[in-house]
Amino acid sequence: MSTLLSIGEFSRLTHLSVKALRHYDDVGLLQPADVDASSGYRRYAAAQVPVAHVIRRFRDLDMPLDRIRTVLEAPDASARDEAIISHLQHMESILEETQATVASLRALLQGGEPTLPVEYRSVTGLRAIAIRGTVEWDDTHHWLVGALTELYGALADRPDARCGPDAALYSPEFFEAHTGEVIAYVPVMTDLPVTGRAELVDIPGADLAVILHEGPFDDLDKAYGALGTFVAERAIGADGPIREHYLVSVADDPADLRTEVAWPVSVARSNG
Amino acid sequence: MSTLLSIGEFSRLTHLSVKALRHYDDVGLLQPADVDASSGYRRYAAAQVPVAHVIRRFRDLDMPLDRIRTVLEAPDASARDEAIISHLQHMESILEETQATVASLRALLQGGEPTLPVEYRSVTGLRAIAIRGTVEWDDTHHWLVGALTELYGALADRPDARCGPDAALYSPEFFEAHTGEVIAYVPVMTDLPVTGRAELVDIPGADLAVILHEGPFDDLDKAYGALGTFVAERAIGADGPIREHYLVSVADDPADLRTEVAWPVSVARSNG
DNA sequence: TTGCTCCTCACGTCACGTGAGGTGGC
DNA sequence: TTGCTCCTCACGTCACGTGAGGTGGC
Repeated sequence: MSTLLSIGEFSRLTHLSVKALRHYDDVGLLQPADVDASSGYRRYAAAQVPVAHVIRRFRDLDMPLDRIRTVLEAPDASARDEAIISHLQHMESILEETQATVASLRALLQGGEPTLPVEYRSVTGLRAIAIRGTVEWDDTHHWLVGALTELYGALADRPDARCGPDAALYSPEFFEAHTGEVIAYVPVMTDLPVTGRAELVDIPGADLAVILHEGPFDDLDKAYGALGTFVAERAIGADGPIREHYLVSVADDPADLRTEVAWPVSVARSNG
Repeated sequence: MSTLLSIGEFSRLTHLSVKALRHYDDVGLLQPADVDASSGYRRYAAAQVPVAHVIRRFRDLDMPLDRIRTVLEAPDASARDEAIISHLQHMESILEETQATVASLRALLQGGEPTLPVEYRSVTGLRAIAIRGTVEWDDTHHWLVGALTELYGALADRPDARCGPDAALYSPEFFEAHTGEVIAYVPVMTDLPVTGRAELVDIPGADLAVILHEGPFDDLDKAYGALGTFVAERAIGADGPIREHYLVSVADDPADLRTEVAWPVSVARSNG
């Protein structure tokens, strides 16, 4: 003999709007305990109030409805907790990024940031162990950490094989469509046995214009702006992917990162 | 003789997608320095790169495009700074709310929270100074602080006139549509001169079921759930707005708040 | 000349909000 | 019986993303 509540009453008890409640019914996130067959009136059980409260908090945290449903449908408490903890960690990283963005914005608006120096560099072809993939913009850091970690596995037996810093190639589509091919690689002196996603590749030689960026990746656009403007003003741009060299591991504290951005250019050899 | 960049180049220098850049052109947020009359090709000036970087950061902070345009079009630096600072303060309050929500979610999921006691109370009609308005859900706290502050002004000359805590009435539509009538009021012993939005009103007497909520307003839904369930189970609900009594000023630290939620009920007088 | 870049519609996405127009319950 | 609550479409919003189908520049 559970107490049934109209949608309006349930709205007042849960602080969810009537429109939101109907939407949650439509998508199967929170279905009323009973629906009158003839009138279509929704009737909610008083016992559904706590679930609604949880949904409201997840929405306040911007969790998508699909993921909330997954969390609520988790078969056991541990699976549910895992999903929740994973989202909370996500939120915490968002908070950190927000604070970094605010600081970066202030710096930009105050102006007076020195222009970073650009260096020309000719690099020869390289042999490397690599993982390639089609990567979504917002997922890049996560993907990169995963790919490089997997490559470290192939290097575990041969620590001396490495002959350069972690690096990656980024296709034009990656920047222009915010999804595109990325190749994470570690240069090696000699071929190694590889498993999983790893493969052996040749990284072609190139003439590059290079700039060094220190700090978090969110600010990398500053380096790209300075470097790309430099290249465009001199009309020396050449085809080919943009390279990034991670002089400090991408898994380190963002504030400590040191990243080279390398832009393919065509320059007379005599200038190099 | 400024350097002009194609939309693809500009995308790589700014880390904004081509689709986003076209959208910003369409809505007039960031228009290319030049558009080819015959082909429609967009050409961006290298000097537009810093503006694009600023836009990207504001978008990372979820600032709406309209507001970004307002900020960028601000006639003088001080107006611009004011708009920026106001948004940064908004962001900071969002951060605080997020952390509070995470804590509240954890508490909800761990369960075991004691049910708050419900008290019956019969109140007589009151005279009050009040401000009424149609309020949007997300704007409620801001509106309430503003309205009560304005009412304090009318009380400034007659500090003894007050005869009860700050309070407000909330219409059903306010909960169900997340926008609706709210009346903020302060009970007074005698009529006072009022100006601006303030007016003198009669708050009718009523039989109420009352619950005390301690802590931030984001958690008020817990009190509403407990109180509304109590009322529904006994089928004693009556028409009329829901009242909140602010025993601690709404402008205080959220953690210190003490708020009574009062639900209109119909009970035999003999039960009171 | 090829193909790569760029173009403009038109429609989709997500989580609802906004009416319109109509029926049911106390 | 009134009017208040609830119902279901259908479409709008915001900031783009996703193709389709087609043209222009090196």
